[in-house]
Amino acid sequence: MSNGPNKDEVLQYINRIERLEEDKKSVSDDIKDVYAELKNNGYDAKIIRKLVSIRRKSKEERKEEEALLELYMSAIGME
Amino acid sequence: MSNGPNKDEVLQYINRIERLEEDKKSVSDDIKDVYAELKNNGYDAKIIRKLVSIRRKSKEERKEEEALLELYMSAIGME
Amino acid sequence: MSNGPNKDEVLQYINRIERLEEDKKSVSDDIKDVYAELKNNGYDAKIIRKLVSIRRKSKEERKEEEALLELYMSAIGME
Amino acid sequence: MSNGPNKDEVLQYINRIERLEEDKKSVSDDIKDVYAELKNNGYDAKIIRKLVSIRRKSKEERKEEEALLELYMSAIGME
DNA sequence: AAGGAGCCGTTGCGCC
DNA sequence: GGCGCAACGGCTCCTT
Repeated sequence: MSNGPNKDEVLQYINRIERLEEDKKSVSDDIKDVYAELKNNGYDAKIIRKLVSIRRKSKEERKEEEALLELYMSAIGME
Repeated sequence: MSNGPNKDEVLQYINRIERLEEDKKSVSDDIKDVYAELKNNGYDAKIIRKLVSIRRKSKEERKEEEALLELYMSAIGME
Repeated sequence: MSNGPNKDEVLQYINRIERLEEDKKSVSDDIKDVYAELKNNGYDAKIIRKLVSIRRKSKEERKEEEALLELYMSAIGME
Repeated sequence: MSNGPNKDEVLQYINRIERLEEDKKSVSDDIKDVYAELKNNGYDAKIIRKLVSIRRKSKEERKEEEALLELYMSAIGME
C-alpha cells in the first residue's frame, strides 16, 4: 500500500470478509438444523450438546498431552 | 426414536455436528487470514474490523425496523 | 492479600456480590412490572419491547460510528 | 387506553423502561467493579465467581426442598 | 502480562 | 408446558 489507503482495495477486503462471514453463518445454521432434527427424533439436544463439548475438551487434552510428549522427546534429543 | 436412545444414531448426529464445527473453524481461520493479509499490506486491521462491524450492525438494524413494521401491520390486521 | 486467601475477606466479597445481584434481580422485576402494567392498559407489549430494542440498537450504532471516527483520527495522528 | 395508542403514554412507558435498564446496567457494572477489586487484591475472580454460583444453586435447592416439604405437610393436613 | 474486544454458549423470558 | 428468541455472562484471542 503506497500513498494512503486505496478505496477499492479496502472494499475488496471488506467484501471478502463479509462473504466469509456469510459462509460461517450458513454453517452455524446447518449445525442448528442438526440439533433441531435430532430433537424432532426424540433426542435431548441439551445432552448431545454436552457430549459434543466433552469430546471437544478431551480431544484438546489429548493434543496437549501429545505436544507435551513431543516437548520431552525433543528435550532429550529424541526428535 | 423408540426403545431408548440408539447408540449409532447418536454417534451419527455427533459426527455430523463435529464435521460442521470443523468447517466453521476453517472459515473462521480464513477470516483471520484475510485480516493478517490486509495488515501485511499496510492496512489497519482494527479499523477494517470496525467498518465491517458497523456495516453488519446497520444491516441488522434495518432488518429490525422492517420487523417492527410487520409487527405493526399484523397488529392492525394487515397481514 | 498476604499468606493465602483470607476467609473473612472472601466472604465479604461474596456478600457484596450477592447483595448486588439481588438489586439487579429487583430491577429486572421492576421492568417486568412496567410491561405488565402497559399490557393491562391495552398496549401491545411485544411492540413496545421491539421499540425499546430498536432504540437501544440505534444508540449503540451511533456510539460505534463515533468510535470509528475517533479511531480514524488517532490513526492519522489527530488525537 | 381508548381511541388507539396515545403517543405520550407510549413514550412514558419507554422512558420508564429505559431508565430501569440503565439502573440495571449500573448494577452490573458495580458487580464487575467488585470482581476487579478482588482481583487487584490478589484473589482469583474465576474461583470467586464459581463460589457465588454454587451458593446460588444451593440456595435454590434449599428452597426447592422447603417447597417440597410444605407440599408433603399440606398433603397430610399439617398446614 | 494485563486489558479490552469479539465470539460463543447458557440462561431466562415471553409466546403459543 | 414446550419452543424459540433475545439478553447476559464467561471465555478466548489479540493487542499493548
